[in-house]
Amino acid sequence: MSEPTATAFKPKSQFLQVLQERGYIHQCTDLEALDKAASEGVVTAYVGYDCTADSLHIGHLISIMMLRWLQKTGHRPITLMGGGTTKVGDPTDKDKQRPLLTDAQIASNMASIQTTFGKFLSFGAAPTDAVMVNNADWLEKLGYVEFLRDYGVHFTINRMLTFDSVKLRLEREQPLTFLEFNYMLMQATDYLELSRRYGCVLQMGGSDQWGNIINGVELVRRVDAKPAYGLTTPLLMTSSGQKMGKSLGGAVWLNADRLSPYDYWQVWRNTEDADVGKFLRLFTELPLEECDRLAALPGAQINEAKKVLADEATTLLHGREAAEAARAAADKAFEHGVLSEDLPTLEVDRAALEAGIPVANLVVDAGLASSRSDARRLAQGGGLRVNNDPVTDGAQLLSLSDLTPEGVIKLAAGKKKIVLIKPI
RNA sequence: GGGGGAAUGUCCCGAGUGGCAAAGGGGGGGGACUGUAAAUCCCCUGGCGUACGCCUUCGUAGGUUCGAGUCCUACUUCCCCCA
Repeated sequence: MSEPTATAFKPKSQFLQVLQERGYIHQCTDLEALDKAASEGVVTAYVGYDCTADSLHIGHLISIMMLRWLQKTGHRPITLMGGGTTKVGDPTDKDKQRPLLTDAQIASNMASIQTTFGKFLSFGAAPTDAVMVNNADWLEKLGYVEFLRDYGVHFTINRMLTFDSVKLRLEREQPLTFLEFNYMLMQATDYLELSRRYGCVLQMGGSDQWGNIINGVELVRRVDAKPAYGLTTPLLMTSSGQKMGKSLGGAVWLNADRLSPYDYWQVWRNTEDADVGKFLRLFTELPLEECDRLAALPGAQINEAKKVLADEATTLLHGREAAEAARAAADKAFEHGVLSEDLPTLEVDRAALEAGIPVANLVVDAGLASSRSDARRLAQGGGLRVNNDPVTDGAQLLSLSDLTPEGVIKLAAGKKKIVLIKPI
């Protein structure tokens, strides 16, 4: 088991070439062997996703892009939904045990998440068509004794205690239940199951999943003596050291009903200068030379590169049309100070507005503040604007007379978050 | 099994003599400066109310007290020592 840093190695397979050139590879159990497999035939690889929320977020995107490249270079991607493992909960990076979700919640989350994959991968029955599976299908059938005898024998407590997910919890003196302790075994059996069902030889994931992935690789090798590889991506951090995945007041969701295409576009538009090249390579499919050229634009010109990044990334998720609308709306709002229909909009009852609604209420309803107190503080801090005029009193009433000629009220929290209020 | 310690602002770390909405960080939000960037500086960061104010918070549940994060009892979880 080695952990090469993937810089010296020159892959022959198109798949690994792309991954390496574009910066997707952090660690791999055996790059050379995997490269050989990928150049000799169709490789089946999978990534597992939790069903703890009803939408994936930007942190998942890097692995989705890898699956996309996998498919584009002639291989078969599997998206594994953690219908079974979600019931246990991955202890990685968590201090406290998560509340257990009900079957209904998990099923509904899963259905909602699945729509995202369809945008990046093509599913079907052809050799390189993507496959979607749910690990509840096999995990729930396992009997306890059978599970212990078939899989439990291959794991030592000594080894499990050395994994970061476990070690961290213990070091921080947080409880780790036996239930959660079993998560890594369950994830390992996923790999074995996929190896048997689909001849899957590769599991990919974020670097925090390295320990879990290794377990699966070893299990497949020990039990079935089949080839199994693991590959992880670097943890996404912005150049200034922040976790990528939060921006403009919350998680960056991939489902449009959680985060509008406009806001999604904004997330990319607000990329730090130093990250532009990296993000272009990871989250767009532009040729490398173009990524490098854009990232090298001097001074304020780099903003053009950010727009391209935003266009391309948004197109992949929401389509070209939505991306262009987002760009046009942003262009009007930021560069010409003009309103656009495509800005996020909150519809309110015309009669209620006629009677007058406190700004603070609208700010909360529009999702620009978490509570009325929060909204009031925003106003007091000078961050709240109505139709471009600062409003410092959260109690101020807005009514029909505040409508612009376009028939809306423009509500802005800070310089970047804008919501239109529209009476209906 | 016996003994000693610990759990704090529902993001994290972390002070806290019985009068505390509770120090200080980090993170997050806003403002200034810029290029919708970074760095820097300033402000805010439990909820409700226009407001003197009211309500809810310090592992859980009770108790003592005019008053409890702070004292007592039981329970839960974690750490340490002895067996």
